[in-house]
Amino acid sequence: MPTPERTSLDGIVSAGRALLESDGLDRLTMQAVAARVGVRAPSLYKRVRNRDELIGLIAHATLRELATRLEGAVNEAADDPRTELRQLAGVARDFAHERPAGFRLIFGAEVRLDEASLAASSAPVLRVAAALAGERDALHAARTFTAWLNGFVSMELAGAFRLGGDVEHAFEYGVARIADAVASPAGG
Amino acid sequence: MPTPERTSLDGIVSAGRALLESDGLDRLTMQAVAARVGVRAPSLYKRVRNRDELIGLIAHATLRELATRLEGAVNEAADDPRTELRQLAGVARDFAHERPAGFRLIFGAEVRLDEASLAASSAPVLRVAAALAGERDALHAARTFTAWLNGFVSMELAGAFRLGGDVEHAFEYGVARIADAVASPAGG
DNA sequence: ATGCTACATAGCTATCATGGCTACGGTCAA
DNA sequence: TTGACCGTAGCCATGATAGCTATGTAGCAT
Repeated sequence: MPTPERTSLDGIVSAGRALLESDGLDRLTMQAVAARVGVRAPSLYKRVRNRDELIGLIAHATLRELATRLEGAVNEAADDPRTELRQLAGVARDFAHERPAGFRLIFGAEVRLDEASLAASSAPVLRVAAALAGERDALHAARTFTAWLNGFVSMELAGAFRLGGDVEHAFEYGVARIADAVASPAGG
Repeated sequence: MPTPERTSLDGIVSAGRALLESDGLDRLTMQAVAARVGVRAPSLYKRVRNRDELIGLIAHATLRELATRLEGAVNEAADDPRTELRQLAGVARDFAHERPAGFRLIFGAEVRLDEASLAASSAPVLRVAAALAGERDALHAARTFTAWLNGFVSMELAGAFRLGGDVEHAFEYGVARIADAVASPAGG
């Protein structure tokens, strides 16, 4: 091997994720990432095709982490589907508060996520939805829940809840009502 | 009055909105807007502080148009709150399909919308929510509905519904379930 | 009333700074 | 010697500013 490497793809993506949260997407410049990694900007292009690809990798890594946490949430919860749904919602919301920029990146439209990661992150939701609404309506129920959750958190992050009222309470209200709405007598 | 004006703030914002939809936010450059208006880029700075302010004005104008359409939807519908809710959802979704980039701009986090426009666009939803859920839960109900709607449409625009199933049907299912979930025996 | 001057403002050219990206050469371990 | 790694130099696009030119109106002098 010639001259030892001073960085790695993982290091670059990690630096990018940190920078995304601390400075925002538009400050996520190749120079800033390179500086954080201890290298000059052009050197990044040995590992990453361009800025868009780097952003895609960051989104991908973030989505995988979310998927892992969602799996964990379902495993921790009791077997009651309503409780599991609440857990899923809470974990996703906590994640969004912890990494708001990353969350926006995932659910925004600027990045096209690959099918596999999408399926992986949907799996736990689909399972709970099936338990709650029955197999037949599982996909619709999962979509209704995911849409609500995503919308709620997006609006919260965007500061769109400025008409008063308690946001925590609105969240609890929302989960409970969605669970009720989606539950079938047969399922949950 | 000195040299006749070749443009106006309205003209600039309109050109910006058109460009946003046809070319996307990142192609919305000051030069592109100026060219469309028939002027050079620096001249725009006589009317607009900078690109961010222009984007804010575009978001604002788009939100006002959405608010107007939502009002219209409620007026057209019968007096049944469920029907009104369905109308609101449909109008918003149609709007999002017609102006996807504008819709993302509104519900994304890159622009801070002013309180007044926010309230104006929320008003019809709040009214229907009150009719459906009762005054006490109106705000919570409106937030649950808005969150679901926003999330559903955002995901649709982002192409996140790739796990099969009929999206139209999922939408109908969603509105119906949200209406059920939010309706109180007293209210709707 | 007519003609000239002063001024206010729209828009332009020129220019700078920043950031993405490429080409190419130096350096260092094997 | 060789080959991968990384840096310097540099190109291009874009946001933004400075200062100039052009234009037309208001107002004054005749």
